[in-house]
Amino acid sequence: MRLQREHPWPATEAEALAVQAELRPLVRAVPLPRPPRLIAGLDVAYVGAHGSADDEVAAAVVVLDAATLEPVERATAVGTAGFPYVPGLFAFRELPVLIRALERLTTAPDVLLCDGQGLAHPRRFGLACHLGVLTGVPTLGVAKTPLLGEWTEPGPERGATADVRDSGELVARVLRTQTGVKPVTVSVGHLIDLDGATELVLAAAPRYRLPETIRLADRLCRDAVAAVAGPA
DNA sequence: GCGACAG
DNA sequence: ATCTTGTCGC
Repeated sequence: MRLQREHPWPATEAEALAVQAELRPLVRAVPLPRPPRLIAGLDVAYVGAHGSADDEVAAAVVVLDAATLEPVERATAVGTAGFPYVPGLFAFRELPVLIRALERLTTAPDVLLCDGQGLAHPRRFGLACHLGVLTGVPTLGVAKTPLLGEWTEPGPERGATADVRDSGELVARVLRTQTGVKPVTVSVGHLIDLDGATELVLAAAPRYRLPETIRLADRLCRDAVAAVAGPA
């Protein structure tokens, strides 16, 4: 798949903030146009985890049949982060290599499940929003740990949720995907609404805490890192 | 000012 | 994110 929008890549934090401010107004939290048939999970693994701009990274995308959760296509890409780890500017680190992996896909996923936040972000423009705007494809964020907001503990059962608010604004939902596990944080990326995003994540996580999309993408990019680091 | 801070 | 052994539980 190809990008809908060109993107000059920032070299400094100030430039990155300007990019976010420019693209932020384009985000649309609206219901999915139709039930998704293909869903994709994306993830990035690091070779040495330093948090610096020259970290080597590997990205993976796995496309699944939404009904069976069976993988139908996968793609990877390796490269350099190109930006230091700064909470709130996380996307500038992972998006370049993720986009290169997406460009190697021959199928067109209906939704992209991102590892991280969407609107649950200090400037309401997390990685999932950013990728949605650049691709024009519906996106949502699934985060293992929250970045901000207040909420009450959801019930103990699978499917229990609680709204996450930041300064009174509804920015995400915590969702318990399995009975007895720590909830994940789900937020809108682009072209989907919070109800739809929550429903989709729950359906994609029938057995484990994280959706199958993320689990498979995680494994794939770790394998890619291993292949780069030590084929021995 | 201090601490916290997606991956 | 990544560095890492054993251990509790289904």
